[in-house]
Order: sequence, then structure tokens, then C-alpha cells
Amino acid sequence: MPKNCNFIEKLREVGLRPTKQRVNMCEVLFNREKTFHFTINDLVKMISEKMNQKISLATVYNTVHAFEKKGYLKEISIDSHKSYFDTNTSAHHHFFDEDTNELIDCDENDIDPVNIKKNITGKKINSVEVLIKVASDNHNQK
Amino acid sequence: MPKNCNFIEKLREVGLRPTKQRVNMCEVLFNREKTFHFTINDLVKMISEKMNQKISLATVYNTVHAFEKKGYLKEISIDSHKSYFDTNTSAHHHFFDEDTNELIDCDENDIDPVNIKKNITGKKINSVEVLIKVASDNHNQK
DNA sequence: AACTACATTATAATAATTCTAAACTATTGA
DNA sequence: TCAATAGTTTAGAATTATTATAATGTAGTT
Repeated sequence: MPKNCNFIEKLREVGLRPTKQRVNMCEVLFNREKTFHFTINDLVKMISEKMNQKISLATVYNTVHAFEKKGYLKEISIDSHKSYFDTNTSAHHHFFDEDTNELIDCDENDIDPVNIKKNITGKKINSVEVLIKVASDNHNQK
Repeated sequence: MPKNCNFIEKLREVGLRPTKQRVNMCEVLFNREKTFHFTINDLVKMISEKMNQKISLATVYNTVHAFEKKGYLKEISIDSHKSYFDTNTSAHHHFFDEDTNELIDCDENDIDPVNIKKNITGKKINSVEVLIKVASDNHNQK
């Protein structure tokens, strides 16, 4: 039984057809020890290498968005020019290293739960995200 | 003495030439009771109306970025397609209403200080931002 | 196997932002 | 005051990121 049966089933469960491209993308994204962060460009390269052939940019966008809608991926926006996706879809926070442009997960021990004391009337909270921008002490930021 | 002397001085202090466009932009942005949030497009409209003539989009981008670099403005990125600027440059957090696409300041009473227990070695914290996405209970988000 | 619905692709279209080079303007100092 | 210069604005071109299109391909169903 090939190891990608996992992903074929997983895709079916959420109503996505297990196409060659999607299964390959699943393997690139989820068949690993630790979750990670990537940009669309990163991903295009990784999948093309894995498949040993080009994958259409449009397919990568479509599929990433399909995965995002189904809760397989989460977008993390740093500023208007830097946007990442995260394969860790659980609620968690991030450090962003402005020297290296690296996004780093906070684990539960790094930060106390955020205590929100007032809410917007008639609205429910969908997400709470903390972004901590760091840089080396001597770094000339922005 | 015209009220914009304020801004001419302010601009000089941070090393920006007080051009007509910059002084007008200052008045639109800072000559008001409360701080506010805007997009580049919002701002182009507001300035063109105030000046009663077109302002170049490039100038608005340039000037917003100049103000941002000098600490007059702060960018708030919601996701890869929604980016706002904030005339409130003090450290504070935001609610984002996904129904109306409205960005709302948290005041100090709305949220306890974020307690970060571990830092990245050799790095100092430049900013800590909390974004709380809200929507009406029955709203079908994303 | 054949049908249908959905997916992928290359390419075109769109949108947002930045670049360019010419014209313009604030500042400096003679 | 006036010219020199350094920085600014502008329209439009270029670039970049993303989405739309329409033809072709593929998975699921009968």
C-alpha cells in the first residue's frame, strides 16, 4: 500500500478530488516531521522538483486556496509584501525575524494566553494572532 | 499664522521637505480629533478632494512610505489582500471586523499586556501586535 | 467505455506597487 | 534676490503578484 493513500483519503474526506497535483502537494506539505512555513514561490519550486516536471502556477494558487478553505493551511501576513502559509493550523503565535525574513512558531511556553477583556458587541472572535517582530540589536529596522 | 505651520515644522524636524503635497497630506491625516485607519486608495481620494486637484498615485505611495519610515504612520496587514495604515503609531492592538472589513483599535482596557516568556537568542523585540478577527455569529467566514 | 463534472494548464487579464526620466520646487549661499 | 543644487512630483511605463479564461485533461459514476 503506497504511503500516499493517506492523502487520497484525506482529500476525499473534505471533498477535494485526489488529483496527481494535490497528492504531490500534500506529500510536500504534510509528509514531514514538523510543520513549516512557505510562500507560493517556495512551494512551486518544491513541487516541481518532487514531480520532476513543471506545475502550473495557477494550480498551485488554486490548490493552496482550496487547502486553506478546508483548514489544511493557514495564511500568516507579515506586511503587504510578505505573506506566508503555515501547515500548522492550530491556534498559535509567531516570531518574525526581520533580519532573515524567517517566520518562527511560538510554542505554548513562549507566550501566555492573550486575555481579551472586552469584545465587539454582537461579534464572535474567530482568531487571535500575535506577531512578534524581532531583529538583532544593531539591526537598522525599516 | 496659518494652522499648517505646525506640519511644516514637523516635517522639517524629521528631515522631510514641506512640499504642498506633504503638508496637505499631513492635514488630512493628522489634523483631526481621533486617529484613524486608511488604505492608499482612501487617501488618494481624500487628498485629491482636499486639494481640489489630482495627486499622483506615486506621490501618495512615496509620501506614505516616507511618513512610515519617519514613524508618522504604521502599517497594519490583515491578509495578503488587505493592508491598512494607522495614524496611531503608539503600541496598540486591533480588532478586525470581517463582516465590514473595518479595523478597530483596542484600547488598553480591552486586552491585557502580552506576556512573552522566551525570546529569540540575540534578537530584540521590535514590535508585538495582536490582531483579533471577529465576525457576527452567523457569518460564514472565509 | 462513455459521460459528466471538476481540475489543470498556458496564457491573458487585472491589480497593486515601483521605476523612470523629465519637469518642478524648496533650500542654500553668493 | 537669484542662481545652483538637491530633493520632489508627475505621468506613464515596467514589474510583480494574483486571478480569470478557455481549451484540454482526468477522476468518478453509470
